[in-house]
Amino acid sequence: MPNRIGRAFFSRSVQAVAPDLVGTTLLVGGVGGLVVEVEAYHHTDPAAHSFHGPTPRNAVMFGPPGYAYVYRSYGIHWCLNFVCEPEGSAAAVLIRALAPTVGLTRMRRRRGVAAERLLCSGPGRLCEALRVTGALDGCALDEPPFEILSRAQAVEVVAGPRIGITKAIDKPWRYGLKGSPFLSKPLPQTRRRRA
DNA sequence: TGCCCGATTAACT
DNA sequence: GTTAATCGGGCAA
Repeated sequence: MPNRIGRAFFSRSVQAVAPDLVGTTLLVGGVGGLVVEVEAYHHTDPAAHSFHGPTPRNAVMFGPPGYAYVYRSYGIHWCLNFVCEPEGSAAAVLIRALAPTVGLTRMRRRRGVAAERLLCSGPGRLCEALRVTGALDGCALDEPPFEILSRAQAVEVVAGPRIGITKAIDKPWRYGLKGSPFLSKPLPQTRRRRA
């Protein structure tokens, strides 16, 4: 049986935590699914929000690991991150996609779409489906409404370049569940050959 | 103070 | 392939 993941899990480097998160189950208020895609960010990384130092928005990133950093993207969507490493590293893992398993009806209602593939395949979509908003910024990941369960079985993780950024695009810090149809975009190893 | 841009998505052409 | 929706931060003036 999967166990609930504790706060200590997050006090390692983002490069270690991010691939380990693939295959775990994320629930918010009892709704969610299997984590299939994440990205790692660190304050030494020009693409990270914490790169230019603390601000009111990214303050949680500079705090202790094991907490949620939620921010608004493009003024419209919410994005969910898990703060990692010892306090002050300002490192976090962006949750980019889930394979929905629990609460499908609620997710469809919140998202306004029926297709399972479109419920949680993308950072903004997953937050809408799980009802993650700025209200959860700074909340502990080992307390309600969050629930993160360890892998039920071994998984194959694939790494590739991150998505939607313009800086440090060469860093292969995106991790995904190999072959999952719920990835927001295919990873290099799973991409189909172009015609 | 004002202007530009971004870890996005969906609805266009 | 392009564009609008629209918020917070960085940077120039």
